Amino acid sequence: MNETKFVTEIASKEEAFSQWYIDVVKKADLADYTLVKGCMVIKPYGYALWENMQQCLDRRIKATGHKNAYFPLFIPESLLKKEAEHVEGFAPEVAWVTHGGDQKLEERLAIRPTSEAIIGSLYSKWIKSWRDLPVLINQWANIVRWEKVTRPFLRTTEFLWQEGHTAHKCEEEAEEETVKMLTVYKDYIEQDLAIPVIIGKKSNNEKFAGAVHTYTLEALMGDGKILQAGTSHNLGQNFAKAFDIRFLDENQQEQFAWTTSWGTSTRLIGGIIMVHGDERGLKLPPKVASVQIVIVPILFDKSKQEVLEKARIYKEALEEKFSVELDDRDSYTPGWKFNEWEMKGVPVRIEIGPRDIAKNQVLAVRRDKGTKTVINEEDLVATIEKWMVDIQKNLFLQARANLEENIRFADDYDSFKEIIEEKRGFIKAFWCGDGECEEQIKKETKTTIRCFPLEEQNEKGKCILCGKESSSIVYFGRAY
RNA sequence: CGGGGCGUAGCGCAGCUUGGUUAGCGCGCUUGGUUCGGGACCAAGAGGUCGGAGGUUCGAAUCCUCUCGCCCCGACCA
Repeated sequence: MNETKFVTEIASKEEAFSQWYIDVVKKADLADYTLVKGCMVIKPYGYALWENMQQCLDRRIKATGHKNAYFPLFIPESLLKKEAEHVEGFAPEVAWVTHGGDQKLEERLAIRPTSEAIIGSLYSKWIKSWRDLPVLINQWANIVRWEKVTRPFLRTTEFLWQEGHTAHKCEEEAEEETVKMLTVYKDYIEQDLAIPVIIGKKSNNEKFAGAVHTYTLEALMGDGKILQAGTSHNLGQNFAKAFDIRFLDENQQEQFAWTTSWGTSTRLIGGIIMVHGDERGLKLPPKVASVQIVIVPILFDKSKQEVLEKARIYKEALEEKFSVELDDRDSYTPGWKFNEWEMKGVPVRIEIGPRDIAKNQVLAVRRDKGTKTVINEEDLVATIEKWMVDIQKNLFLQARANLEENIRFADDYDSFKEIIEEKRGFIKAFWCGDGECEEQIKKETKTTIRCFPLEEQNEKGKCILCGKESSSIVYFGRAY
C-alpha cells in the first residue's frame, strides 16, 4: 500500500521516461535548476558522485602516463578561427565575452567550447624538438556550449569534463594514443560505472570538427536511445598546422606534430541514472557511490540508546572498508528513510532494531535486487564486502544483457524503420559509405550512425537505403 | 526561428468564464507532544508586491494593451 503511494512521487519509468529522469535527478538530490537557462547546480550528493567518478578516471589517466594541467577559460577569437572546420563546427554554440567591466575588448574572447585551440597555441611554444615529445596532458575543466535544448547532465550550457590533449612525433604513435584512451575509457565506463559500451569509429558526418577520425563509446539507455559516452579523436596534423606545432626530428627534418584529444563529461552521470535506475529511483554502482552503506536504526523509546550504540559500533567497523552513513534522524520514520535512500541509489541498506540486537544480527537489503538477508554480526564486514563486488558485477551484467537484447540486424529499410519506431536500441545494417544516404536516413528516421564497430568484418551486403553493394556494417540508433 | 501551453506561498494546484469581504487547498516548513521493522499522527504557527509595466473601473488575481520568463512539439544541435 505504501509502495504504491511512493511511486506516485516520480513518474513511471516505463510510461514517461524523460519525466522519470528529471524526477530522479531532483528527488535524489543530484542537481537543481538555476536562474540561467540550461545551467544547473550540481548539489553535494551529485557532486560527491562526480568526485568519485573523477578519481576513478583520473587514476587511469595518470596510470597511462598523462599529467594534469590547467589552461585558460578564454580563447581569443583569432585563435579559435585558425582551424577552419573546427570553428565552423563550434561557432553556433560559442558564448563570447565582449566587455571587461565597461570597456569594450579589442578582440572578442570565446568561453572555451573545448580547448584544442588554446592548448594547441601553447604546444606551439613548448614543442621544438622530437625530444619534447610526446606531450601527454589532461585537464579537468568547465566548458560552455550554448545549446538550444538542454537537459540536466545530458546537455547543459555549462558542464564539467576532462579533456586530454597529446602531441606525438609520428602518425602511428598518435593513432596508438587515440586507441589507448578509447580502451581506458571503456575500462572506466564498464568496470567503474557498470555501463556496457559499443566502441567504434564515427562516420565523417559525425566526427569531431577538425579531426581526421573520431573513436567513440556508445551506450544504450533505459528507453532505447543511445548516449555518446565519450570520444577520442585522432587530429592528425590538422591542428598542428593550424596552430603551428613544429619540431625538428631525429633526421633534422622539420615536421608538424601529430595530435590527439579525448574527453568524457558529467554527461556520464546521466548515463548512470538512465542505465541502472528503476521505478524506485537511482541505483549507484558501489565503486562510485558516495554512500555505499546506509544504516537505518529502528528506534523505540525503550531500546533507543541501545540500538543507536550498536549502530555506531557497526558503522565504525564498516567504515574501515566502506563509506557509511548512519541515518539517526529523529523526525523521519524508518519507512520514509528506506524510500529516500533507495531513491538515492545507495547499494546496501542495513537495518538494526531491538530484535536484531537480541540475536547479534542485522537485516541487510541490496538495492540492485531488493533482497533482504539476515547477517550475523561476526560475518557482517566480510559478507558486505562480497556483496559490493557482486552488486557491481550484477549491475553490469544486467545492463549488458539489456544491451545485447537490443542490438538488432536490419536487412531492409522497412524493417529498419519498424525497429526504430517500436523497439529502438542499436540497429546493425550495411551502409554504402555515402554521406547522402546517411543524411536521408537521419531526416526520415531521426536515426544516426553511432559508429563503425571496431572488429574486422568480412561480410558483404546491401546498403540499407540505396541497396548498393557494401562491405561495412554500422550501428544506427537514436541519440541523446 | 515556427506552432501550442503555462506563470497565484518552497513544490503541486484551485479561484479568472460572469470584477466585489481578510486570496484558498494539498504537500513541505517551524514549535511542542505522541510515534517509529516499508513514506505515522495530534495541536499550534510561519510563509503571497497573484511574473512585470501600463490602462479600464468606485473597486482588478479576474477585463484590455504591452512586456518578461518557463515548458512541450518542430527546426537546429562536434
